[in-house]
Amino acid sequence: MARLQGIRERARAETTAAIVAEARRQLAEQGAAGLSLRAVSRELGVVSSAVYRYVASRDELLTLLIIDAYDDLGAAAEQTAAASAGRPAPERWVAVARAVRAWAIGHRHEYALVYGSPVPGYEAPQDTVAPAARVSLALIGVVRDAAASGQLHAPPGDVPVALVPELAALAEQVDLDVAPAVVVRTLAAWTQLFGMLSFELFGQTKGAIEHHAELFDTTVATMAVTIGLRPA
Amino acid sequence: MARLQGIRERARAETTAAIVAEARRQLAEQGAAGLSLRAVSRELGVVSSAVYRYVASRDELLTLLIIDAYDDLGAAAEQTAAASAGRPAPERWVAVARAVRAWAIGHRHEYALVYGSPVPGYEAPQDTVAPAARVSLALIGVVRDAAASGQLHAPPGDVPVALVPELAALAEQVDLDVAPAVVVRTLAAWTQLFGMLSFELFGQTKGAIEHHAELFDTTVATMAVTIGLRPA
DNA sequence: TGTACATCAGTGAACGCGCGTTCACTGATGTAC
DNA sequence: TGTACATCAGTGAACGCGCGTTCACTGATGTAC
Repeated sequence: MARLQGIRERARAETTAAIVAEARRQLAEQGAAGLSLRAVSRELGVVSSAVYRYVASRDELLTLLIIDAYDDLGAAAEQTAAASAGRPAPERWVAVARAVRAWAIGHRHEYALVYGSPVPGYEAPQDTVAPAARVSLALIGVVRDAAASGQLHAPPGDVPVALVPELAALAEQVDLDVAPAVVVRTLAAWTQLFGMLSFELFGQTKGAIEHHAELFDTTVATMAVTIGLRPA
Repeated sequence: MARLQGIRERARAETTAAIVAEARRQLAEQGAAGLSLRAVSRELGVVSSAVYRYVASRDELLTLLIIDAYDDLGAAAEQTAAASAGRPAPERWVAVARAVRAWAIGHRHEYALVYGSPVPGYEAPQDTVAPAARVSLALIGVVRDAAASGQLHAPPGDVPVALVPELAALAEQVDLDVAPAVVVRTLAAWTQLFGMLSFELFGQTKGAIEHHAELFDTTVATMAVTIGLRPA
């Protein structure tokens, strides 16, 4: 009964996992555009229509991959943040940023899938929102901890009044109790981080920059200063 | 003779232009993935093979569009830089950044084409390099002018030694005679700018940020300060 | 415990779609004498 | 200036490809009595 049902359910879960795993492999190899249900089924040694027992459509499979990617990246960032707890704030910021970069470089196509141009005709469902937020929350956590331990020194900021309510709402939403100027700078650092990675990974710096790692480190350290992170 | 040859040549140029124009229209509507030679020929009221008289392949058409996009954006940035010549450096920086944003918003798919995830299987040829550099050079020009007019105050910077030669080479390449720390920060501002735009245009800030324009302006102004731009 | 029945994973064929690219051709347009 | 020839734009048919998705089916596996 429960056990036997369990068997079927487990088989089902395993097959679904195999499908997603194969899809991820193809994504990693050829990018999102090259991902097809037929190719997945082919590789799994199964007729193409069989896949539809497990996945409603190509878009649903894409969604699963997107969630996977966000979760994977989010976990990496969270781990680094946790592992560096207690260390000086700027150091932690750099560490988490590095973890993000390491993940991005190791998962170029996954990175492109979630941070590149949107897949045409695909609308990301709500299920992706929470996983997507994980990296950002890990970064924000570093700022929050810094504020709590006196390692945050708000810069002399003049934020336009029009922005203040929105920034306050945003800060509250992520449980961050800092000056609006710090919120702006954290946002700036956030976009900065991913801007660098996109340029590096999408080839925009080709021919111009060689030592990406070093440049990344310095830039990210500068951003920490700009946010106002300073060791106690 | 020359005139008559000219007639044929002109017809040729016009048809080619019509093809590119129609391709651009389709790009703007559905993005790069939705661009097909067949659709272009259909819209032009011509049999699909006819297009091959003017364009060698789909990839070549893509290249033309990429060059067009870079040139269009580059021209917008250059114009703004030129129009603001003589004004205070931070103001100019913001003005050019705004021009870039305005272009990006008005040309979302073109933006995605050149700054989004690379088109799989497509390798950008050398012809795109120079047009691609135009925006960057316009931004750098503002920094150069600032340096020349005493509006650049290099921040107390500690750039890793390993980076110095590369930064020096890079600066020389774009005829920028400033401290390594300024180069780093200019690069940072550059990636920052496009990072913000990508996040805004690719929907990464959906639900989190409403007042994009205001946030953009403040952030970009902050970046100007970080670079070291200050009115004389 | 053994059997009749229900569930469900996987099959195979098909529909309808659109794409990039090639090739031999026709007929108009420009060219050279 | 008028005519024979060359150039070249556009045609139409075809090749070969792969895709997403549907549907009626078979046969194995689990389930309830």
